[in-house]
Amino acid sequence: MSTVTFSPLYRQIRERLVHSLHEGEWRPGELIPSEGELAQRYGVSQGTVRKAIDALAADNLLVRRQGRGTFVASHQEQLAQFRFLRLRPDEGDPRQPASRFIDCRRLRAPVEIARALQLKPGETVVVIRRLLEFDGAPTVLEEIWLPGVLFRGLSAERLNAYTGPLYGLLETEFGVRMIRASERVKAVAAGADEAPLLRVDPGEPLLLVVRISSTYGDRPVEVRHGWYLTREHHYANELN
Amino acid sequence: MSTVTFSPLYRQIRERLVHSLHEGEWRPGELIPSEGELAQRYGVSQGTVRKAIDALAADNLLVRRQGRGTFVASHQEQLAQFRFLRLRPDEGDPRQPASRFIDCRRLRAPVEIARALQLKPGETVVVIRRLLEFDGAPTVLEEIWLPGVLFRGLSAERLNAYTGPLYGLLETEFGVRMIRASERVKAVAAGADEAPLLRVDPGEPLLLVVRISSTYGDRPVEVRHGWYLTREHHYANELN
DNA sequence: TAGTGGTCTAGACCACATA
DNA sequence: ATGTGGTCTAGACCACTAG
Repeated sequence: MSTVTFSPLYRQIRERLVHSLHEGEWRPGELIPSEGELAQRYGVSQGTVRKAIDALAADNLLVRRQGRGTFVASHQEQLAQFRFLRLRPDEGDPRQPASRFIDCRRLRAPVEIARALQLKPGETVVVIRRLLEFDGAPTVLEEIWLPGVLFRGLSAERLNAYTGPLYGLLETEFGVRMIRASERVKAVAAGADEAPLLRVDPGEPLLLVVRISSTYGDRPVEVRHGWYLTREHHYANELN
Repeated sequence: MSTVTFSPLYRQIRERLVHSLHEGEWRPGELIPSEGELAQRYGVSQGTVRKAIDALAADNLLVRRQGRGTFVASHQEQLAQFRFLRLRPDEGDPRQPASRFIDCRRLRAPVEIARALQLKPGETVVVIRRLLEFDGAPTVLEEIWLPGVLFRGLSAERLNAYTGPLYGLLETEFGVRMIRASERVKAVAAGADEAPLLRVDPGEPLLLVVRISSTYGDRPVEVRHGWYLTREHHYANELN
């Protein structure tokens, strides 16, 4: 008759760990307690804690390092720099792009943005526009929409003062950590806005990448529109 | 001094299982022996077999079904139909595309194709061209390159006689199973070849998707060029 | 040398599917 | 009722890191 929702112990432990991460008990880059300690704390065996941590490591919430311990994943790490940016050069090794901020404004959310961010219509959002350049060549134009409430002090000065990945800044300065994203990719013709910034003629084919990023609990906290120039780059994807 | 390459037991078991899959001891869709039987056969504990199977299930080589057993993954399943085709409608639920074959020829591999398929220059390849249509609207044009040696009897008649996914045919009729692929996506303008087939004007922005698929042992066995019309569809991707 | 995660085992019991 | 995978435990030992 009724559907019993059976939840194994290790999943409950996983949820409690996610909760602690969400609360900030252990912050990005920090060491979490050893498996043995956590087992005691939750009153389960080490193997059960292990399985919970395995799941979180597979989801890139935690990082295991043999002999050292288990750490909270961070966008400041060099490793995960290219986890979200899938653009790669057609030839040669991936390079770190330079980020040039164009502007940063606060305004009332347009309807589609409000819907994607689960905000009430008219709530304040921050819009950042920036260019990513590879070897001085502008290659990606991005328009980044964030809920105003979560990023109060965010400004152009703040962005320019900061070196390193944007998600690192959002994580360190505002305590919002992106853990998942879904992207929709389309081919479009460069419009009057994009063309000059990317130094191409209007009509040039571009990838339009719409990303929605979420933090703990699948709460969407970023909408990003990216126009990718793919003359010498491509969007890389692995299918497993 | 010397770097010892330590390989845990469960990984060795995994390799032996992959070997059996490769050999065809268990074929796609079939049930493999129970964990207990395999443990006996390899002289290890059930837990070790379990960990090996877990890894293969994570890689989509095997499929676990509680209470029933563990099965060899197959491209004939309805489940994995959209595992490789990432195109989704902007609105509404994904639909099964209709496949219309344009032609199927055998010729000597062009250099880039030969390199990608690790063939000697001049070896025979099969080229299939087809259109995928959603609700009668041509949306994807594909050019599929396969090593001639592996697909001897493949012909236009054979393709037209078959209903179901192409990878299902290749798996069932030729014993070649695709297990992994990497894709490179670019934005391009429709050319004189593509435009009429997709019923768009030359210059229309299209996604160009270049896929290289591999079978067991990371042996590349397919190069596929796809031109995706993304006016009402998008290429979907999840970032974790 | 001590502490951490990584591997492996053996056994008990649970959830699920099928006959 | 039986057999399968799924969970959980307890304990031993190995590999890696750092002081």
